[in-house]
Amino acid sequence: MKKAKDKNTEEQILSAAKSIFQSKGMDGARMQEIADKAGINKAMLHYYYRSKQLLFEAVFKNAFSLLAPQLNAILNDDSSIEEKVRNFTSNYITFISKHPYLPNFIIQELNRNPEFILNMKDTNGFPNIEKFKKQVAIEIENGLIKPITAEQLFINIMALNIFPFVAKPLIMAFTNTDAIAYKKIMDSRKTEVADFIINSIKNN
Amino acid sequence: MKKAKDKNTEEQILSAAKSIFQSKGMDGARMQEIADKAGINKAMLHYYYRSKQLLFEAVFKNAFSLLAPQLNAILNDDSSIEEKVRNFTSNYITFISKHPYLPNFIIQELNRNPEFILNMKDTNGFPNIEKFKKQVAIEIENGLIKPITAEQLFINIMALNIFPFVAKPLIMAFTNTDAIAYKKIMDSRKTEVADFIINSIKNN
DNA sequence: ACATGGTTTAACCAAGTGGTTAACAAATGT
DNA sequence: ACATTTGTTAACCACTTGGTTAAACCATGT
Repeated sequence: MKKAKDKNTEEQILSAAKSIFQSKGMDGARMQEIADKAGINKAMLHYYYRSKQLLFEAVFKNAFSLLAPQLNAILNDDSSIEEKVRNFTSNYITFISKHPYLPNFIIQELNRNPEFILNMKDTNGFPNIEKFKKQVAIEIENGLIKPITAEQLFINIMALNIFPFVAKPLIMAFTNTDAIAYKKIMDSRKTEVADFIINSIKNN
Repeated sequence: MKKAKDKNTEEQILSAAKSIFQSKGMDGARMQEIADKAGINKAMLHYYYRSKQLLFEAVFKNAFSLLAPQLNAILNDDSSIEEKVRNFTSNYITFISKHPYLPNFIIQELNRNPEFILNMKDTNGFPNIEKFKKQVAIEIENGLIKPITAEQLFINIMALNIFPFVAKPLIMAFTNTDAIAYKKIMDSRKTEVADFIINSIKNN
């Protein structure tokens, strides 16, 4: 069972690397720690991934490939804006509870190295706003929603959904909430955020 | 002029440390790089600040002390919620343009070490939501705004204002905007974000 | 049985890392 | 004038870092 074993090790490495890189970042992560977590020799990391940088890139791309479909649900789905806002808000908050480090990891590493996203831009499935722009224009023309640019609306949707997870420690301190109370607040947001957005843009 | 010279060196160190720590984070920053930027010997860093950790804490507290008053403008000012939202949104975006690394730095380091904010919580001027909670309750009771918890409203205000700077590289990629176009979008937000929030919560 | 190929390991390495030291320079107090 | 304190430097140190190497291991094909 050469191939089975081999595949297993490679996956074990990636899984350990994910865990370490996503919680400590590129600079804070140590190859030795990843090896320990994977239960293998440090040399194996280099055998399978050549360098810290390449291992990191594998982890980053993997993380990004989880986030991208979520955003495409807003940008490329065919339902109405209202439906998309409601679905996304509900789904995203559930999604992130399973991957709590993900948004922070992506944002942090992209700020450390903004050019890095260019590598990813031509992979297919990369979120792009063009289709959403047309939809917003049409719904405004039809009087369904108030005038707003697609960019601003998209930023607002992202901000309201993602930020509470990214800034969790900060918000917890300001609002005097513990982990349990915070979880409840996030749960409420599954519907409240959608209402907040739709309240603001919908014509009545 | 011992004191003058001495003060000058200390400030030079702090200024260099700010620049390095805020762009590279605790883990990515190198003491040698900070010394070089300050134009002094590496040993001086330890002479004035003992350790990397303490120098970092000085930088962090300094950064936090810049951000806190901004948030207190929302939480503790006496004007109406609508006025506060309009003022904050306009002021904050201007403020952050002068300190672009600041929100990211604080958020990133707080996620790396969430207990760290506890040190800061009992310094006076630390943003606290209690007064704001009362104000929200009153304005709801008076029929000025629709029902919403103070926590949710506060999170929404922070999210809409801060997130676009934190996630800048990500948003730029998705919306196909360059630095100049992005700056323009941020400028529009000075009023648009306030309208967006008020539209959503105001009774009419 | 044996050669072959990929897999795994322990030991190693050069280049940094934060931090210290001891000597020197400059200012201050007396 | 001289001793003392404070500021500054170059050289150094122990330790960690990512990465390499050469030898061993082990499943397979012949």
